[in-house]
Amino acid sequence: MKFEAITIKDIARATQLSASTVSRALRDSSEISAETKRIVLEYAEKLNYKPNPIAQSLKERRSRTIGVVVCEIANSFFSQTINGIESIAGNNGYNVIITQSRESFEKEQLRLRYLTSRSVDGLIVSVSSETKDTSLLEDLHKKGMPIVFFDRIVEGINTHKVIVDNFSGAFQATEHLIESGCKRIALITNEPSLSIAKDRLAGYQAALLKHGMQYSDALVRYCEQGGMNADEINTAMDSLLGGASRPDGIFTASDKITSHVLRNLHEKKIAVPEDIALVGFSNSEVTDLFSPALTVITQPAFEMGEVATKLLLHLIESKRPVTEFETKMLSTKLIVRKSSKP
Amino acid sequence: MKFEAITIKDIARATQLSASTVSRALRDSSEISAETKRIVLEYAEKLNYKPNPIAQSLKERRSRTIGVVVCEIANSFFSQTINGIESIAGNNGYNVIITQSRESFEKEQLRLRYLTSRSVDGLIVSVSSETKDTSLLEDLHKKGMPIVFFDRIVEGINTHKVIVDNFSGAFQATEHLIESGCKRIALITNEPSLSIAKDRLAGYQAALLKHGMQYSDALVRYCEQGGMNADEINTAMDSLLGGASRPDGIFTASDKITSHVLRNLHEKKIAVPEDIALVGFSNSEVTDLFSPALTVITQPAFEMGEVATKLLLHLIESKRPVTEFETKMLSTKLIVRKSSKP
DNA sequence: TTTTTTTACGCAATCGTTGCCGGCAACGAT
DNA sequence: ATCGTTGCCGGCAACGATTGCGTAAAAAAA
Repeated sequence: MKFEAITIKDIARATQLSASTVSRALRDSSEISAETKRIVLEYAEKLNYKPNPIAQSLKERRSRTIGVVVCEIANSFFSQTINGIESIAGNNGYNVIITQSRESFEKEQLRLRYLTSRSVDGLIVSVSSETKDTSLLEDLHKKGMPIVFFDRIVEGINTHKVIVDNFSGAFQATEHLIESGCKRIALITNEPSLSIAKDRLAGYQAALLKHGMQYSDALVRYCEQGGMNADEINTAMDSLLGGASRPDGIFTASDKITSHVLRNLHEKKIAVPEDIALVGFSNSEVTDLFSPALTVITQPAFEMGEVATKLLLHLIESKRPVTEFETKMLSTKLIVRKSSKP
Repeated sequence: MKFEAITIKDIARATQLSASTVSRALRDSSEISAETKRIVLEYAEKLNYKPNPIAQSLKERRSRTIGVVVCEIANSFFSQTINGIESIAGNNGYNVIITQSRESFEKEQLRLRYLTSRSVDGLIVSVSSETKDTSLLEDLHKKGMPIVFFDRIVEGINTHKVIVDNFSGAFQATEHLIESGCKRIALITNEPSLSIAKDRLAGYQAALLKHGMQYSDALVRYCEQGGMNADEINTAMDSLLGGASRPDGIFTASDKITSHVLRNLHEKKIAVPEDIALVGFSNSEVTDLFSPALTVITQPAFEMGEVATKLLLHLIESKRPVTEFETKMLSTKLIVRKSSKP
C-alpha cells in the first residue's frame, strides 16, 4: 500500500501555473506577484502540501539528517545523550537516525557504512569497546564527512570531541572511598584501550598516589565487553574477592558494571558498605532506590548530546573545510549516598 | 563541508558506457554481457560505489525507512521495544527513525507530520497520554499510510496492534497482593483515557471482585503525565496516605510511577513491604537491586518491537490495500520479590 | 510614439537512478 | 537475398523540487 502525497505539480495543475512559479511562490520569491502567491499558498494550505524532503535532498545534495552510533540505546547514559542530540537537531530542522553497535566492532562498521550510504550529513559517534581499527572512521573523516566523537572518543582522529573530565571523576570517586576509610580499593573498568578507561584508570591511580597508597594491578579488572555480559563481571568479582588482598572498596567505571557488581555482592551476601564500599559511574535515574542507595559519579549526558550536536551542525554548515577542532570537557558530579559510608 | 560519493555517472564515464548500461550491469540484468558486467563491477568495487538511496527513494517512491513515535526513549520499556524494532528492520534493509513525544500531544503531532511528510514508509506508534484527538492518525491511516500501534493503542483506528494482556497482568499483580495479605489495595495509574490504563484498571477491579473485596474510587489515583512529573505522583501519594482508608498495598501501573512511588515511600520512611506492599509494572533491568527488591509485572518489550515491525513490514510490502487487521496480545510476567511479601 | 526598464512567469536542466523504447549487428531460417 | 530473432546497449524520460536564463507583456522613460 502506498501513501501518496501532494506535489508541486498537483498545485501547478490546479492553479494553471507552472511548477517553477509554484515553487517560487511557496518560497516567497520577489519575482512572483502578490496575487499569484495568494492563490498558490491558499491551495497549498488546503491540500496540506509539504515539500518532499527526498527530492529536496537529491537536489541540495544533503539530507538534513545526522547519524548517531552508540553501543546501546537501553543504557541511561546513552538514552539521555540521545535526548540531548534530538533536542538540538530537532530545533534546527535536522533529523536523527539512531543506531547501536552493541559493543561489536563488526556491527559498528556495518552501521557506519549504512549511515554514510544513506547520505547522512554528519555523524555523532561513541565507539564500541572492540574498536581498535579506526581506519573506516579515518577514511570518512578524510573524505570530508563531519564527525563528532563523544564519551568514547578516538584520540587519533582530529575532529570535535565531547567528553567529561573522566580523570577527575575517577579521582573524586577514589578519593571519596579513601576518605571513607577504605584501604584496598579495587577498580573494575572497561576494555583498557577505550579512551574513557585510560582516563579513569589514571584518575584512580592519581588519587591513590596523593594519599600515599600503593597501586596494584591485582586490584584492577578489565571487562572487555563493558558489562554486556554478566559472566565477565562475575568472573572478575570472583577472582578479586578470592585473591590475597581482598578489597574493602570498589570503584566501578561504568553504568552496567556498577549494577552488575552490586548484584554480585548481593548474591554473595556481602554487606555494602560495611564489608565493601561501592562507588561507580552511573547515569541511571534510580540508583537512589538501590539497596543500599548508591554513591555515584554522574555525567551531564543530556548536555553532552546538546554540545556534540551543536558542534556537528557547525561542521556541517561551515562553507569551508574546518581545520581547527576543539575538545569540550564537561564536569562529572559525585553524589554521595549510603554505599560508600561504612 | 561536503562528502562527495561515487555515482553511476562516474562509472559510466570511466568505462565509456552509458548510465543505463552501468545501472543494469550493477543490478545483474540479463540484457548485459558477462564481459561488460565484469568491467563495471570491477570499477564499482574499486571506487567503492554505493547506490544513492535518496535517488532510489525518489524513483521508487519509498524510503525504506520506518518512523517510530514513543513518549520517552529513556524508559526501559521503550528502549527495549526500540531494540526489537531495530533488529527486525535492520534485517530487512529498513532504516529506523526514532522520535519522542515526551507525553505531549503537540510534540506528537509535530513528529507525526515530520515523519509523514513523505519520508517514511510506515509508522510504529505508542501515543502520548495527552492524546485524545486522533484525527491526524485517522487521516494518515485513511490515506494509506501503514501504521502499527503498540502498548498505548488507539482503539478507534482499525489497523494492526501489539499489546500485552494488560488486564491479566493487572489481575495477577492485584491478586498477588491480596494473597500476600493486603486488605486495602490502592492503584496508581496513568491518564484514564489511555488504553493500557483502562485495561489495567479493569484487571485490578476483577481481582478485587473475585476475592470479595470492595472496589473504591478512593483508592485509585490517576497521574495524567504518567510519571514525567514527580510532583504529580507525590500529590497522589499524599492524598492516598492521608485519606481515611490508608492502603496496605499499592499496585502501580507503569515504570516511572513505580519508581516514583517507591521513592516517595522511602522519603516518608514507610517500610516496604511491612507497612505497605508494592507491586508495579516495570521493565527496568535493575529492580532486583532496589530496596526492597521489587515485585514487578514485566512486558516482553523486545518481542513487542519485533512483532510490531513484522506486522508493519507486511503492511508496507503488501501489493493490495490490507483490510484485515489483527491485534497481537503477548503475555506479561509476574516476578515475585520482597516488596510484596510482608 | 518609440525605446527602455521592470514585472511576472515559463522553459529546461539538474540531482542519481531506473524503466521503457528503439536500434544495430549478427545469426539462422526461408 | 530477405526476413525474423536474439543479444546487447544507448537515449530519453521521469521521480519532485529548485534555479539560471529567456521572454512576453506592462509600465516607465524618452
